[in-house]
Amino acid sequence: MNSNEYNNSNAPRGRPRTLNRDHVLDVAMQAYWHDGVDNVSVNEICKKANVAKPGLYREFTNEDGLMKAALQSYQKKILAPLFEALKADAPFRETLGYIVASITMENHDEQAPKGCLMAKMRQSRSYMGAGTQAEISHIHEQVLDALHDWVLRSKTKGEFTADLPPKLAATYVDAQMHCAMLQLAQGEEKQTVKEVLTLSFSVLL
Amino acid sequence: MNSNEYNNSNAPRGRPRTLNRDHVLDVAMQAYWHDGVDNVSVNEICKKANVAKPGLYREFTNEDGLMKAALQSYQKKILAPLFEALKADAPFRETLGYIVASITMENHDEQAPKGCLMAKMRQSRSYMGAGTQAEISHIHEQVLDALHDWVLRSKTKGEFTADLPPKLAATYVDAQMHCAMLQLAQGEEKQTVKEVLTLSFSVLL
DNA sequence: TTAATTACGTACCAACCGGTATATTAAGCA
DNA sequence: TGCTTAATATACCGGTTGGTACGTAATTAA
Repeated sequence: MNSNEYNNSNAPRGRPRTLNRDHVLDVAMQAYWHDGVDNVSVNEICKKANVAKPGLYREFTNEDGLMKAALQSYQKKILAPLFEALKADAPFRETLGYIVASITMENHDEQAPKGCLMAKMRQSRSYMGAGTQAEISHIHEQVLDALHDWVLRSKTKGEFTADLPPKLAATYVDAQMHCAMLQLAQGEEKQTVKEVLTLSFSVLL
Repeated sequence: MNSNEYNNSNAPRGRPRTLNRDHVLDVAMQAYWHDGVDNVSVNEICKKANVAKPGLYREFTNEDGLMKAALQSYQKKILAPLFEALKADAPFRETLGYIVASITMENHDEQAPKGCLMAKMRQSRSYMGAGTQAEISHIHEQVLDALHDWVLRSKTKGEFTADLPPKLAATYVDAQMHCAMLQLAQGEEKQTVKEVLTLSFSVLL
């Protein structure tokens, strides 16, 4: 029996939907990431995703909803490895090295957009919708918390020896990562960004 | 004799202009600085400066010309003290302290926009007109050159002792300044920015 | 078969964008 | 007093924006 040919009572009533939410989110995320949030319109996303505008608005309510969903999608698909690395109990220097490497994209595919969508959105968050702003703040707090935990654990393990308040250390690493990703987005050379980032991290060692 | 009541041969022929170029530039610079370049339209600048659109276009050719001129105005009025400080032969640590203080606006008036127009423009330069892009690159090069010279002079004076290539040191300071100004523009606390910036500069001492 | 329900896409909306055609106004020159 | 020159402001241009009204298509339930 083909499960598509009959319905077990909980089938939806009206016309079945054809809009592929994940596809739209993927297109939106890539567009925002590659072209910059300010330079992508809902119209363009509709064209690229090959969906009609009212369908997109039915799914995401408005532009703010679409942006927020795209950012959440970015966190799940792109930012996840960073959180994993911070949670893993690798040696402090090793994790620090992983951060530098992953930001300067030594292991990323070359066709991925430069920089980081989250960093770009953070930079212009005050001009975005309320939902997107809240999501940006939420993710940022998660990053800061993860960094803080990581520093604390490294300190108890005796791997973090610098005489710094853990909160400042977390803020510092966050700022340097953010800075590096913006430099990359801006077109700076990977090698230069790596040197600057490594130098800035040297105060932690 | 009132010099406004007659003309000494080199007087202009047609209707005398009433458009105040400096006033328009001042309004444009403040608007771009305060609201972000992407969030200010030519129409808005016209309203704020109380000039008609064709007059503005006659003076600045197009939006790109206005932006470029506003950025040049910013350099003259706001960025000049930084260049002066780098040219002056104050002790290295003193100049470094001045940079931190001026970025975190310890001596600026509180009503000035947060962050730095040049930093904001640099961050989104790829989406601006050709003239503005060129001007951004030009000013950026001037900053890097001034930093490079400063580092070289400090090294010969024996005040800069860190084992770093001067070019990397200049790039590093530029990156950290840029980063700090973006953080401020983004709404970060002055105190936090100052701590991060001071920490990042500690590798130079 | 018919009614109810739901998603679909065309075609539209007002507002705003960067930019300009044009008639008018204000000056010097003869 | 015209005539020329040039700066002015109104009113408009085509295009794009975020967002939607509405007629139609596709499904389930009766």
